[in-house]
Amino acid sequence: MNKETIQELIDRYVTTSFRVHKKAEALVKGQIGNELTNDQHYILRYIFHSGRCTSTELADVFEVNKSAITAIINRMVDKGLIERTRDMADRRVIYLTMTASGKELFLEVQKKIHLLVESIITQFEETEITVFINTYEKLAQILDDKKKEELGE
Amino acid sequence: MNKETIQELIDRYVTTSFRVHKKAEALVKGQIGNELTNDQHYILRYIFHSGRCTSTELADVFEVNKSAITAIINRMVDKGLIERTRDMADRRVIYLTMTASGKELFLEVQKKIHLLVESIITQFEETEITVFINTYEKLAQILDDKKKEELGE
DNA sequence: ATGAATAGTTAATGAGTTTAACTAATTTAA
DNA sequence: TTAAATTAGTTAAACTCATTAACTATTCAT
Repeated sequence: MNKETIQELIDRYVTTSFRVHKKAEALVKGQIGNELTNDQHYILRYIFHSGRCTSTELADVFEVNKSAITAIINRMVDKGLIERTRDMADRRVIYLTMTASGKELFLEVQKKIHLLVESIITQFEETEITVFINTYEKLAQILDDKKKEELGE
Repeated sequence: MNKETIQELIDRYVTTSFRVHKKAEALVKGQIGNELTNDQHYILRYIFHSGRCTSTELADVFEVNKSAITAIINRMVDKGLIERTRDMADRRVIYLTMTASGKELFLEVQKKIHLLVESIITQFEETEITVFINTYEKLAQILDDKKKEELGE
């Protein structure tokens, strides 16, 4: 790739990822904003898929300090969405799980988000969206590696 | 597209966009975190490309209320990065422009971010990244339309 | 058994957000 | 042409999320 092409691609990427992210988060918020913040939704989503998790794990996935997670989880425990349970084998560890009402709320919210995303991705040809997501996943993997490499230095 | 394919694509998209965004923002922050927040960087970037702008315009682009912009701009004016100047024709309007030191800082930061993004996108074939960004831009346009359509209702 | 490492919390501080009420200026329409 | 509505921006209070640094409690390692 020549230098100008690269510069142009960088600018288009930075501009577009900003545009997409802002609009997408705003649309999601429009769907779920009264019940959950976007971060809280992603935390429920993570726990839903993993069954249970720890603060350290969330801090790692969300790229923030553990104390930021403590604060978010406190709010969600106060709202009755999440429960903390100590590991009996290693008493330093606290598992986070969804309560029944947490799961119920998540499923509601999930439905709304799926409808939203569906109304968008069905505007593409299946091939185009598949190719897009494949590259997107490759990008996610490269960023993961980049992060690891940075820590290694 | 059949229902299962759609469901799978939605899940992959939601998961991947979350992963990419978190990692990317963390990497950018690692480059510029001591000088600017990510939002402040994007505001400088926007003004750099537009020459000057207003709070209302930024609120629209950033998908937040005008008072959120006021707060950010106040901090940046305090840091000497941005200046406010009243429009003489319509005295309600206040233009936001970069100071010399704002521009200097932006260019520094811009350089770091370009190196970062370059190190990532050069790991793809030119065709793949071009196709990807084309679809990404199409997605941005669809989200814009979606937003307008929502306001129209 | 003690010193280091790990998991999580607390407290202080700062950035960004929303809502609602406000000022000031401009546009509109009766 | 003036009164009402709209537009641009700010202020204040309250909330969420973030960071750093210091802390508790537990487990691991030698």
